[in-house]
Amino acid sequence: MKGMELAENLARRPGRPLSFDRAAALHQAMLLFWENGYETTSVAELTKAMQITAPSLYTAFGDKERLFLETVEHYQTGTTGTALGLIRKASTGREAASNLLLESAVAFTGRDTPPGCLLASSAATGSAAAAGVRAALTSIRRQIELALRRKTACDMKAGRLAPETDVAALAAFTVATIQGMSVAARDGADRKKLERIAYTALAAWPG
Amino acid sequence: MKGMELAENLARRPGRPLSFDRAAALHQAMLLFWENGYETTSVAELTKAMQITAPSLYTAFGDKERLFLETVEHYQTGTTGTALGLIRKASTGREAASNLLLESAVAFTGRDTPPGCLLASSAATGSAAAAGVRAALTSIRRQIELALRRKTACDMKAGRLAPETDVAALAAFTVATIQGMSVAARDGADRKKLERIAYTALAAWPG
DNA sequence: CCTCTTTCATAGCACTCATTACGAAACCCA
DNA sequence: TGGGTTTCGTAATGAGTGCTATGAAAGAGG
Repeated sequence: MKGMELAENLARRPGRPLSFDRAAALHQAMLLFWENGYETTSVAELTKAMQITAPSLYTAFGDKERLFLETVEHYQTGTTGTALGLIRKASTGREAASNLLLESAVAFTGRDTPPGCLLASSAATGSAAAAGVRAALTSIRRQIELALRRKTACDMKAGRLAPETDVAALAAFTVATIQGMSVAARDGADRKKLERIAYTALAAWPG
Repeated sequence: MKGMELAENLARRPGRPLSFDRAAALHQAMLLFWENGYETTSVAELTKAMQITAPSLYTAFGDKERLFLETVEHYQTGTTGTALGLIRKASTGREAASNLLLESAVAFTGRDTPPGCLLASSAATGSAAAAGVRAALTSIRRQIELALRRKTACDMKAGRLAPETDVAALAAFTVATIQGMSVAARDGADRKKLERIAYTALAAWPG
């Protein structure tokens, strides 16, 4: 929600209004970061894809880092719904994992988007200058893992899961497999292959 | 083996010999690529870590791309032994997967190396200029997956595995989980956590 | 209309990028 | 001790990096 502050402040204020569709430009930026990664996407490439000039980018989005972080938010509120939402909606940890895995298989092989997961691939490594961006992505991954672990821990407390079950490992394993599915997608795996990976992973879940 | 050609040609030829330890410099380059990624590691950083000047780097290793590809070879012939070797040594697909998963947990949390897997993280995304490097890494991942699939297919032919088993999915799943373990390691997971992920993944294997 | 505020496009900032001339220095072989 | 060959350190190349100063233009309110 933080990135929206800039967008809100930009709307309805005196002076010349933005001459371009801010949301559309943000979407184009997301696609480019998704495809090429954070540090390895230049501002010149961004302005070309967004069809705006560099000063416009800076007045509308702050700088490259803030633009990226806002694309991450845009990504998380995308069509498939947020990962946390999928977990919340599920009634059991296993169902949450199933939703996450199968939705990932779909999202990572979208027709109108690059392959894989923006959160997984756009800043896997990088220079010290991009440490903040990497930390932000790590934080998101941790949130998802934590939510899944809590959901699964509820199952154990409710007696739906054997007490010796390693719920933390199940959550970490599921998130890890999803990250790996992103790599597979970037390596050319199609939706069917990702779904078979997802179903295989689900076999590790008790119940 | 291809990168060795340059190294072989460099040895025992007329003129002034190299004044530095080529293998040691290569190792330092590997550590830096491992930590920061291919495109996001500059030649200046490389020369500093390798303790050589830029012209020395270029005469000894060709250019940045060939240096990286040679570090990848060096990585694959590292202390843990190659992934393909682990698969070959195993007597069943499940044992191969177990070896891969558990060795990865160790290798991704080494004391003297950056976290995660060089093959997984150093070029997850990037500009078009680095497409060749990404393709090389993709090829390696495919080789490992293929070897694991073949090993597992043998189990099925030998009757050790139910005929309806999806061996391709098992192999793809296992490689994907390993890639995800690399992400987890970079997110700060310790060896114990990776091992618990590995054991959980193993539960998806029949037998 | 005028004023105020903001965005616009042009152009350029200082800096870093990968890569390489250049001449001096070091080694092998004769 | 020479010639031949190569690497050495210094310094620089052109291109690209993220980012911004500048003045003109566009809107809103009076």
